[in-house]
Amino acid sequence: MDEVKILQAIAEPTRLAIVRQLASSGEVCACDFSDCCGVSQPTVSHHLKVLREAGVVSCERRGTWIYYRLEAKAAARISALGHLLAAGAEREPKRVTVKPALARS
Amino acid sequence: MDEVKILQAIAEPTRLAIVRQLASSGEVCACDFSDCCGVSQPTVSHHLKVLREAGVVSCERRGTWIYYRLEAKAAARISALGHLLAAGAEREPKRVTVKPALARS
DNA sequence: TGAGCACATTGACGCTTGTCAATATCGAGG
DNA sequence: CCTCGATATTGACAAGCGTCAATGTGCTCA
Repeated sequence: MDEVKILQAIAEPTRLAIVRQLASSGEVCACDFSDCCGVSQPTVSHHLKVLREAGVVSCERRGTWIYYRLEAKAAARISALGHLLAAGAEREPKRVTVKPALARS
Repeated sequence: MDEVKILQAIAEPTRLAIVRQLASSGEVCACDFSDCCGVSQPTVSHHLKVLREAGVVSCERRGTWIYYRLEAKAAARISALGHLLAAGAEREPKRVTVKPALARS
């Protein structure tokens, strides 16, 4: 829900790797993350929990395995923020702020 | 430069507020952040440093004041990541991973 | 040169975070 | 029921982070 929470969730090397793999595969079994990330199984599980609670990923149990995928809503949030920043970076400065203020004294 | 560094820089309430204000104003004097963020001046200065070192913002001195603006390159990175995630979230699962593996034994 | 403002740096504090070993839970299959 | 493999949880630890008071630096103007 919170935008900062989503960003915090993504702003970590292991978790970003997880999210990237999800983006490219669409769906990934939890057991396949341990290999790609170079951390222990409990650590992967911990990171997946953080991503889940931030609403970045969702999971579905199929037998013994649990499959993760990206949550569209969170992806849309990041995308929107990206647009906002990119637009703001190109903007011609308002230049209102040449400090005409202080004019009081 | 580093993508994670950029995300880490943005993934904090005060710094996200700073970045948002920059996106909407195009250019902001450092002294105008203390008001909007509800933290002390040294704290604002610290956050601006983090954003600077992550390449998210750049600054230019004009007399006594220092003006900050968004760095287009970092904004483009976030935007691209947003696209990537949004595309990955819509993707139809590859379903390659129905665990045909393990087929070894 | 000296006063005053804008901004940065330092040092210290409590809190959060990433990590792993150990252990628990949960489904499937015998 | 019992065992086994896949995930999750717990507990503990070091390291990093956000915050502020105090102090330093750099600029302007008189």
